[in-house]
Amino acid sequence: MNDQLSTTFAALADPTRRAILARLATGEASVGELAAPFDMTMPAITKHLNVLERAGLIVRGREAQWRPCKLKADPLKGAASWLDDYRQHWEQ
Amino acid sequence: MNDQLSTTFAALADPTRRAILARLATGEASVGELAAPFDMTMPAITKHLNVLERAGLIVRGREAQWRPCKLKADPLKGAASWLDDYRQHWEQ
DNA sequence: TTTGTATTTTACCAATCAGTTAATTAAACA
DNA sequence: TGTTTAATTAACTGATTGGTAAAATACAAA
Repeated sequence: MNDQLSTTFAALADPTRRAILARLATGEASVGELAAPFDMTMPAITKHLNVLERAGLIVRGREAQWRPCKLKADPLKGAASWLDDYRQHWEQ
Repeated sequence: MNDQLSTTFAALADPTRRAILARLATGEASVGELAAPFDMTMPAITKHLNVLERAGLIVRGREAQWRPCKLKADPLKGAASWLDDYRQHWEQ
């Protein structure tokens, strides 16, 4: 499992990571802001962000002691287009 | 990770399983036929089929000593619609 | 220069994953 | 009845995952 599509789908296969992406769709956020809604320690969030970063779904900047995260939706394009090949099958 | 969307994405996060789905998109196939293209033992394929079945992406029948597999694309609908919410983001 | 705030790194853990070989089940056939 | 073919189950392995607590790093501010 080292191909782009597998990495993308694997990154999306976790509700915490999908929630993080949903939050980032509304704009940049710091790690602390991203962590706030979850009953989870900061290191756990950092790990999720690492997964998203490796999948190319976010980029991390630096601003003083904050590391603002930004959505990079490009890899989702490949996932959506793979799924699209099956559209006829779920539309009967 | 017990929600439908996570289970669906996790099932898709493996190239062997995606290839199996692609093959099934062309019609039913037995486990042996599905296994043929891969350098992998039958039990490994059975396990992949179990993952796909638990995700609701295939159904298994019975015909003599064969267990024909059939694509059930419905869960892909949810995945596609989740991704659709991000379309604007990858289209700049 | 100390203190506080934000985040990551390290080291650990239990659970799951993707694969194997060997044994088992199920049905067809001679 | 056996024997063959198709597939699954069982038991095992090494790697990865998702979480933790505690220590380390990086910068700001007093």
